[in-house]
Amino acid sequence: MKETFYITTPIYYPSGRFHIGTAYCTVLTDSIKRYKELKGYDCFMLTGLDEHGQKIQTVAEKNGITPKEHVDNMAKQAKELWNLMDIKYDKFIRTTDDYHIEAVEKIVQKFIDNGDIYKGVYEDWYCMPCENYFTDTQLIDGKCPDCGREVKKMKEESYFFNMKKYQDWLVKFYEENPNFIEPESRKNEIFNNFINPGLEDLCISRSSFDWGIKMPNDPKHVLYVWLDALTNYITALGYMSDDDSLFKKYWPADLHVVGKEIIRFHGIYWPIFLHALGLELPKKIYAHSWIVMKDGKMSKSVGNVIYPETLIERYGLDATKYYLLRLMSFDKDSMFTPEDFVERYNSDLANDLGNLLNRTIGMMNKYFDGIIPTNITINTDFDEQLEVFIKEKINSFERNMDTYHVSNALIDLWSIISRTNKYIDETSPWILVKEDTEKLKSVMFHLAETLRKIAILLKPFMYNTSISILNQLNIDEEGTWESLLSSNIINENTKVIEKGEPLFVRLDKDEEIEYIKNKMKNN
RNA sequence: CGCGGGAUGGAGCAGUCUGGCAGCUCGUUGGGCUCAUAACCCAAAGGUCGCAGGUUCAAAUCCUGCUCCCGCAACCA
Repeated sequence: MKETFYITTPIYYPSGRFHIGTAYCTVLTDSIKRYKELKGYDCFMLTGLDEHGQKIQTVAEKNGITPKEHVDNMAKQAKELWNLMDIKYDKFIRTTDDYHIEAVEKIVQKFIDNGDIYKGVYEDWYCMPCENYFTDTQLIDGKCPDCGREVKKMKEESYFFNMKKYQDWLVKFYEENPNFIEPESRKNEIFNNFINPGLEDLCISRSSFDWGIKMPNDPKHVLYVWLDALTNYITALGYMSDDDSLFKKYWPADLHVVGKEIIRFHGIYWPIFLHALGLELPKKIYAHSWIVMKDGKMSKSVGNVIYPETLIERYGLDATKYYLLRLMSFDKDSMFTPEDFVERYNSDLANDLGNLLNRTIGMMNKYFDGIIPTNITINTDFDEQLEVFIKEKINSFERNMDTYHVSNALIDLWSIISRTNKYIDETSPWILVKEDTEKLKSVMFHLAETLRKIAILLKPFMYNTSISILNQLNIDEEGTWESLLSSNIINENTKVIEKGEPLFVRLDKDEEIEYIKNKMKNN
């Protein structure tokens, strides 16, 4: 039986249009899943929406529709976007789904039965226009940190989850699992700010709005965000339902990919909820950082927001995905600029990768009527060095992917592409054609073979490009990790396409930078 | 003294955990090649690795202090 790999995105909060950061998070998750599939795992990827809460209710009212109508629209938008981006999710959960609501009610009941939940009073500074509570420390000069207006001390009867009870257990858990959260800095952050000073109990209900799951036996309260949202990772698999076969098969999750802004909830409340339910904990939580702009955070008023559709429509899905995955560092915010996007497109995709395929196809046709030589009689030093280099880089690629350093893995992959371009220059096939046909055969075989490997390595990130490379070479390839390590996959008399089709057409730099900038301003 | 992070050639980054010649991409300059998408390959210029001290045979990396920038600060995801 295959080993399983369960990976999740956060459930996104659909209060507005999905931006490039959301797209990045989903693409990252999807790529890791596809990599694991390549390695032969039985994978399950979950994504979805967190559809309850006051903000949804407010936005819906503003648009003159019901909250349900609003989230239906947003769910449709999300699915369209993931479809456009060819995201291979296995399940799309909505927290308004019946099975989720039922399971959450049971979970809450279980907590109540366990004595984990009690009724208390939530009191803090409240900003009326923002409809939001703030703590003392959040206030700026005693005013609302969001809008700068006056805040009032407000009280609300609420239910609380007894986090304090689990403090010691949580600390011990982290001692035993120091790599539970990555990057480490994020763990330090929640320890220093929340765990070490002592956990406070979590307010889990509100009575000031009603768009949410009702508290059992006290329906004027609705569950507030986290208990509803975090549990999606298990309710999606059928936990607490009649059919929990998926849950039995895939839980515990191997990886929760989340944004750094919600690591606190995944690093503290989620483990405690699971522990309180007597369930196993996920293996790892990876908190990715943010895409930022030259002038700081993305913001509509500054006019620096970029949406994934803008890039995909004009430059294609694979280019967009490559850019995002290559751009983002493992643990730091990374900066999006139109200049960087266009330069990377031209140099990495058009010049290095696209041109490598194109020149190979060209030579194959010119020198061997398009037939990839397979009866190789010699292996030169150049051939040998290339092989060794590629083997090393594949190892490094694997190490990076296994630790979810996707950007670094792409750097490894591109170093193979560069090295192969260099290999063409050092072997000079245009001279060999006049002097040494046997060596030429070896070179052309190595080029086809290397491109085959490149195509397999690209598959998790740039599926269409991967397929296009194999199609143009006319190589029949199932694209598994095993075939990557083999070197006798190419059949005799394989004939490549007669006229290569550019994978990526070079962009006019100034024109495209201008185009992207305009799109950003006019969003 | 709230917390975490960052500061590395013109730009963007890796390297810091585990000390050992400062590396990558882009850009610039010069050269090569002609299979290819005016692409590719080679070479050069360019950095006292934020500042000041300390440990060490040896510090971008470890320790101390400081400066500037970013983010977080428990109920807005």
